[in-house]
Amino acid sequence: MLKIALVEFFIVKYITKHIIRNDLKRLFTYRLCLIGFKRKGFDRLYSYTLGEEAGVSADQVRKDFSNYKIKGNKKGGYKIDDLLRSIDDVIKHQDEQYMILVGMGNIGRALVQYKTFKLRKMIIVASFDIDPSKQSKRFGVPVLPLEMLEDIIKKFHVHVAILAVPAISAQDVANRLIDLGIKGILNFAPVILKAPEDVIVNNINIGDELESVIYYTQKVM
Amino acid sequence: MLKIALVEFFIVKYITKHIIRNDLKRLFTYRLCLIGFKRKGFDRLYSYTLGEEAGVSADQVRKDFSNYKIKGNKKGGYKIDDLLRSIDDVIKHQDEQYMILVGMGNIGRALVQYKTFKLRKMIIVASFDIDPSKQSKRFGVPVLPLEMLEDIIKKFHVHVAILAVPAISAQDVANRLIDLGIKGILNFAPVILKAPEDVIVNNINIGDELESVIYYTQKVM
DNA sequence: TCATATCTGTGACATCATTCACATATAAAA
DNA sequence: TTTTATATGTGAATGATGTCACAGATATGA
Repeated sequence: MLKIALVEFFIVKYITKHIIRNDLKRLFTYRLCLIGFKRKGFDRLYSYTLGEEAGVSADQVRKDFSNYKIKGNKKGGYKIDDLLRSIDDVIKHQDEQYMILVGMGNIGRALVQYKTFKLRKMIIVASFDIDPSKQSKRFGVPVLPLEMLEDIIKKFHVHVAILAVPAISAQDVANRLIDLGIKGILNFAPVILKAPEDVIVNNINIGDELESVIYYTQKVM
Repeated sequence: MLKIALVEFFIVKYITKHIIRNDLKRLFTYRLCLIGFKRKGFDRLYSYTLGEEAGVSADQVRKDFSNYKIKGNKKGGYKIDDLLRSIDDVIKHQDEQYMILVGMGNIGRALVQYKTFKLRKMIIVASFDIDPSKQSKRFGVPVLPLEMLEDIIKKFHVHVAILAVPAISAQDVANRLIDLGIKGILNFAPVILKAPEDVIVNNINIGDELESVIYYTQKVM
């Protein structure tokens, strides 16, 4: 007798949509490029310069800015500082962002020490792991038991969590985080998390990303 | 006197296109879900079951399969084993994949020990770092100086590299890898790498992904 | 064995994203 | 100051991606 997976067999808590828009992602890319140009000592650039650097067409750059009501100077290009300010405005970039991290495996430990987070003032206020042996160690931030999630989330008014737990426990931990008021999850566990409408989940599946690369290299050869 | 960034100022080596197709990524997602279902003891499922789990519509699932000429059974749904075999066939999934990793910082060290890679038989044959103090240590794989890149790439016929070096040196290292015959790069450095047409670059910008999440949480509230 | 309910497979349609093309503004040069 | 070359800004056209709807196949149950 075959065992058929019917959707009815599961308690479907939530629906998740793929929500991170490409045009928004491009805004972050532009931002990155602009910071690079600024570091090289430039004050201004043109849409085609930025497009070249960001790997998109000049039309795309201008269209994106048009959609987000970001203005440049006719003929004069864009002032980098103005542009950065406009983008920061659109993406509501704030100076300091507090978050928590759950799961101190390989990925988790790397992320709590990740310098780019520090540079961009993304501050992990605490990390969590069920393994008591990890709790004794310190990795720049305290490693706490999951029982303390509520305390920390409430104390620091955290709305964003990074999830780096094994696949098997990811949905359970996510549910717990959502119950405690977390509204955004960056998920590194190789599962598609389910979450309610008002919670954004961004799934990063490193294994899949690598396999995509492998796929294309095989295609070329 | 303003300094304007003109595209002519740079030696534009290559053009990179954003190439990883969404429908292919979904194939990987389906694969992941199917393995999950199988582990739970199921033999068969329907397009809407898989869609629900993968976070897409049933139509989308069927359309994807249709596009890749993957067949199911009218009314009877899909046999999980058949489906997995078909998908593996499309993505040219091979049992063992050899690759190298450059940059043994936080992310690099995490990735050489990343269990999902091991599970999926993605094997990092060697890692590289300019820092001699890291070369003395062992993290499951040998840490070698960059001078040995050519030896290893030739010896193991490696075509895929994971790049986890600082942003500032990412393009230089990438150029070097490409010169040595690397055809696919999974890049964790927060820059948009330029590469020739026949080299696939998959950029994972963890900072941007996190900032996207933050953006949406602020929008909701 | 036959009837039927229901799930697949895929064109037709709709929506979303990107490119094109040109009117408009203006920085820079004369 | 005037001219001109050139970059922006944005509707319109094109192309890609996802949804709908239904014909056709068949597993299931009577």
